[in-house]
Amino acid sequence: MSSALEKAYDFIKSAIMTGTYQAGDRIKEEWVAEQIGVSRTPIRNAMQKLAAQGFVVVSHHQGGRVANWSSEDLREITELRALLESFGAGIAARKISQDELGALRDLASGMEACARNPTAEDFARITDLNSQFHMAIVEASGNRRLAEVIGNLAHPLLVQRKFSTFDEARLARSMAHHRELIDALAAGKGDWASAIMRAHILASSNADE
Amino acid sequence: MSSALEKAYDFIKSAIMTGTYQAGDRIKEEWVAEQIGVSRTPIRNAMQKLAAQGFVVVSHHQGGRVANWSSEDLREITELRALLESFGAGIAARKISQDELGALRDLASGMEACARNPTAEDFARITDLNSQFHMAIVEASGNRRLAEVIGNLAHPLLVQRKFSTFDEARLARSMAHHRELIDALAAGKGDWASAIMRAHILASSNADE
DNA sequence: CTCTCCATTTTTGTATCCAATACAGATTTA
DNA sequence: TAAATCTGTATTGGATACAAAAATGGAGAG
Repeated sequence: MSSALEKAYDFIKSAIMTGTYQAGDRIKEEWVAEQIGVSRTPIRNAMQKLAAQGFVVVSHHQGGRVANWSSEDLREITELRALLESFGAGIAARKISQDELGALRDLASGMEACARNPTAEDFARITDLNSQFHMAIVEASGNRRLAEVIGNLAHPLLVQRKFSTFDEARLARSMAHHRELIDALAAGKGDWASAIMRAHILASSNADE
Repeated sequence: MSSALEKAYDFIKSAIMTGTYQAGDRIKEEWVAEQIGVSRTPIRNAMQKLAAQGFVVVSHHQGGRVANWSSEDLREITELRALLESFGAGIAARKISQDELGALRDLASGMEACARNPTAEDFARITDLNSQFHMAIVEASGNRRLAEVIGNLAHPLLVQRKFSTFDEARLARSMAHHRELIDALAAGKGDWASAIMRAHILASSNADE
C-alpha cells in the first residue's frame, strides 16, 4: 500500500535518475499527475521533498525544475562523497558481517559480468548495481544518518550517466577498486578501505576536466 | 514577499529550534495554519520539506511529529558534524577574507560578553551566535553544498539547548576554542583549523556520556 | 525581417471540500 | 470488574476549484 505521495516521489526521482528528465527541465505538475493517475496535490508534496534534497529547485510561481548542476557543483558533490563515503568505509571495515560481504561480492560479480561487453542496457545495470554497492558499504557502517546524507546527495555518476563514457581501461580500474574495497573490508583494515574508497570516487570523477 | 509555504516552513522550523515544539510532539496542521493565517495546504508542503531534512517524521495518516532523536542519533550527528565542519574549516583557512575574519571576531566577542554572567537569555543568545559562528566558517570554505548539508543536519546543541548545562569551565573552554579557531584561520593553517574544530565539536558533545 | 508590447493561454499557488484512517471513550460481554 | 469491541470524533490525505502569476504567441512598428 503505497500512498500517492510515495508514488509521485518515486516516479519523479526515477525520471530524473534515468534521464527522462534532463537537467534544467521544467517539471510540469499536471503532466506527472496524469502519468501516475493522481491529482496535483501529492505531486507538489513530493516536489518539496525532492527540493529539500536538492534534486529539483522550485522557485515561486515557476514550479520545479530538475537541478542543473554546474561543473562546480559536481566538484563539490564529488568532494563531499569522497569525504563521507571514505569515512563510512573506514567504520564499515570494523563492523561488516559475512553476509554483507557476500552481498558485496555478488554485486561486484554482477557488475563485472555486465562490464565484459557492455551494451547500453549493461551500462544502466552497472549504474544501478554500483549505487547499490556504495549504499551497502555505507549501511554496513551502521551510521544511519550517514547513509541518509549520502543518499540525499545527488550522485554525479547517476545524474550524468557517466559510466557509458568510460573506456575499457577506466571500467576495468573501477571494477578492480570494488574488489580491493571488498578485500580491505574483509581484512578489517579501516584505513585501507577508507583510502581506496576515496581513490575510487575521485578516479571516477576525473573524466570531465 | 514571502509565500505561504515559506512562512509555514520558517514558523515550524523555528518552533522546533526554540523549543516551542518539543521532540516527539505532534504537529497539528490546523493549529499551525491558524497561527500564521493560511490554509493547511502550504503547511503540509512545508512539512514534507522538513521531513526530507529530518526535522520531522511523517507517517501515513498520523501527520508530522518533531523528530525524536535518540542519544545514538545525536552521537551520529555529532560525528558527522565533526567530520564535515573540520573539513570545511580546513578549506576555509586557505580562502577566508579579512572581512569574514572580522565577522568571526565580532561573533566571538559577542559570545564572550554573554558568557561572563549568563542569564537564561544570555544562553539563548550564545546558542544563536554560536550557530552563526559555525555557519560563517563553513560558508568561508566556499563549498555551498557543504553549507547546505551541515545546515540541514540538526544541531544537537540547538535541539537540546545544551549550553545552559555548561559549567563555567566548559563555557570558558568553548570560548577559547573559538579564539583559537580564528587564529588558525587567520594564519592560513588548514590542518590546525581542522583539528581544533574537530576538538571543539567533540568537546561540546561530551556532556551526555 | 526582427523587436516589442499586449492579449491569451498555461501553469502554478492557495483554499476548500470530501474521503479515509486513527484514536478515544463508551458500551457490552464474559 | 476487566477485557474486548463498537461507535463517534478528530485529523490527515487527496481531489477539486479558483485566483494570481508567468509563459506564449501574434500583431504592429521600426
